[in-house]
Amino acid sequence: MNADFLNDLNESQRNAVEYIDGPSLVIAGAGSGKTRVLTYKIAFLLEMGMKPWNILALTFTNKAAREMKERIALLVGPDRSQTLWMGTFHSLFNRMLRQESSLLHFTSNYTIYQPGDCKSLINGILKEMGLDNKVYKPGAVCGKISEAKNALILPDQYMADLETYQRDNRQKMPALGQIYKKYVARMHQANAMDFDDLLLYTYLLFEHYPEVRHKYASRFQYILVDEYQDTNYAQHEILRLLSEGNDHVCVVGDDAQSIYSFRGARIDNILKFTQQYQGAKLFKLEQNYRSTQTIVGAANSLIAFNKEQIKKDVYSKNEIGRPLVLNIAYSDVEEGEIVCNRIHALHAQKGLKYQNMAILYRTNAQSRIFEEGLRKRMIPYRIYGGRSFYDQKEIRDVLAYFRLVINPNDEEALKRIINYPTRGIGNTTMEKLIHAAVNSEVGIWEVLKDPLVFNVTLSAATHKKLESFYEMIIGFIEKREEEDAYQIGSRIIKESGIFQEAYKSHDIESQTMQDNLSELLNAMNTFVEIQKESGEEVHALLTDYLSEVSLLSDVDNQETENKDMVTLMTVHSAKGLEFEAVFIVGMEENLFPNSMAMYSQREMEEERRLFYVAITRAKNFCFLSCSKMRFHYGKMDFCEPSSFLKEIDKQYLRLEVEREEYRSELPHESLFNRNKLAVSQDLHTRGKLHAINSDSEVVTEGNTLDTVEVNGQILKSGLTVEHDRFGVGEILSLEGDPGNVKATIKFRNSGEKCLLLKYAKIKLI
DNA sequence: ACTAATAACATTTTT
DNA sequence: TGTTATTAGT
Repeated sequence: MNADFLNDLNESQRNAVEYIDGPSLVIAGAGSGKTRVLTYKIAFLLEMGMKPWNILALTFTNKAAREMKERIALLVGPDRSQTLWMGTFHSLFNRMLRQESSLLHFTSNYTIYQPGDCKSLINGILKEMGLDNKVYKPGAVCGKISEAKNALILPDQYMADLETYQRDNRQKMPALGQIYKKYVARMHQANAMDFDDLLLYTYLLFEHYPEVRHKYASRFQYILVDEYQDTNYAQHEILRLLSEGNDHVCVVGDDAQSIYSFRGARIDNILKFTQQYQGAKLFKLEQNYRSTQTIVGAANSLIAFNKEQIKKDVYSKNEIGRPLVLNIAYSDVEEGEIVCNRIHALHAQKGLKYQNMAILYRTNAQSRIFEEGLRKRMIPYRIYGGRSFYDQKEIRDVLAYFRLVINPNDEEALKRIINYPTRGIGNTTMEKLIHAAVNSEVGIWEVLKDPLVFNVTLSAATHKKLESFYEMIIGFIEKREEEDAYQIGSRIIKESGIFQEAYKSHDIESQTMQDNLSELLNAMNTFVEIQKESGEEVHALLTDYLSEVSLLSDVDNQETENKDMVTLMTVHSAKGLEFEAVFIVGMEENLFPNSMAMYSQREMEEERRLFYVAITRAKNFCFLSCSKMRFHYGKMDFCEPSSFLKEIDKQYLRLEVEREEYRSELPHESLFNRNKLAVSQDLHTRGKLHAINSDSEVVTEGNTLDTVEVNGQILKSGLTVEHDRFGVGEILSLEGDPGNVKATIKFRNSGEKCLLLKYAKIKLI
């Protein structure tokens, strides 16, 4: 055996790696080398003679799996690492379900419904049942169903439960059980599964078919689970069914980083692991190798406010490092300016690469302002989440064609495209078809095949249109096993008329549509190429492509090339990542912590853990910021600093005042006395802006200028100007270098502001 | 059946 | 603010 690599580990890591005789729980503090333990443990198992296909390793994202495989390959070679069963619960059990689908009365080419499809299906069911979709909000209904599925509660059981019924009744939604039941039936008829079904049906398969369970339980002799704190009840039960009897299970996680309870994650899974797995060994990794002592200290002081947690003492032996810095901006736009300026400064003055910096926010909607700020400065950035490529209209339309071709029972796909591009099949016709389908308890596709059989009354013209649509799809279906994904993909785009639709006009809209279409085809082409390279003479079929695409997450989608770009993402998607410098923005009450969490202790603790995750992403620099006001649905809202800020031990936090005039303008009293937010230095004893910030701030020398020319306008002190947001005001002074001029302007209604003329839209009047 | 115009509504986080 | 659902007009 060659396991010299174990010498790379510290003692507690090594202990966790070497224990393979029974169940174990590894509590891994932030930055303590969790991934290292997992990869080394798998390598160790392989060196001990275990076969790669006997190991099941479950990760939180596909990207995490990919990276872990690469690291294992370095330890034991690519051959063995390649054949490991490693991936997310969803993707691995999806693979398995496609093999075993007939037992569950699905075919192997079932569609995976996206949340949008689920909502639309719910909408249809509501209409059918004559329920008001203002009372039964489709999103909320989906949430309830998802919750039930994650707790492994089936419709009949749901309806039989009195407590559940009473709760639903109180929420004015007594029919939820009925809707759930119908939903399951319709999903089945459509040969479709949603995300939760991938877990639920896996559980049911193992529960009802002992021989299937045994097959997989004996194949997987050792099971490892990463990010165990974010698993839900269904995942917990799947794990139990697969490991019962041998208990060779190792789960790794950190209860302080549990941030997915809204998705059904049960923190109890990790808190009670040692009770559920008798004789389980507990290992704790407490040394943080990632961050400075200050960052670890700040994070510890924050998380101490949470009640329920496993006791641990995370520490760092790295440098003490610099304090966290808090900036308070006047507006959301200014917060963007401050952050982007500092990113620029860190890059220009400290030589920090853009790829080592990240802006983390609570909600996707916050990204736009930072995007604009970075664009103006020509700073390259990459944004994750929000509306991704696959969420765009034309892409979803094309994917709907693909889905229908793979699975003609996919009704959401059918409804989406039967009249796109427009071919004269309108609402009335669709209503008729749906009505006939529901009445005869068959799918719409069946009705479409021969409407007359189902007594649908149609004009001859409409009949003709339906027929030619049907024939077109049949034509594609005939080719789907014959051509590879790229070939049939381009065929569908052309023959369906989508291509024509995109090229019929020359405005910007159709330009982006054209770009998106060719990008999609490109992606399909590379998919086919990669499949070909991996050896098999098997075609990369459209069905393979679809299956892959439906389970991709935004983080998975990231290009592997290391481009030098600033990362923008939600705190949630930053889990597991690390950066030299992290900017945590929007630190305001009702935003972070989010207003939805305000009235529940449990959710507040989750928000706090989320903030903990955000802070611990930083290796060296952590910048916090908030704004006094912010645009919200087109209205300006006033904000207060987050209550979490005052939970950070004051010795680790420094308040930085961006602009001199804020000294008088900011309600320091209310901020720092009434809220008892600690400030490490006395604001009033500090010098001018550039003196305070000289170590990490853009240093703007205060050369006073008399006149400046900007965009052909000659500006000087005393002149009156107009600004988009702030209104009319008088220039008080101008300073800076030509081309980078700051103007102090006293606005009539918005007070005194200091603006960079390079960016501010100012009109002389 | 399609288009344009207006009203309503929404943002928490994601496999 | 930006998107989506509904409505009225062609």
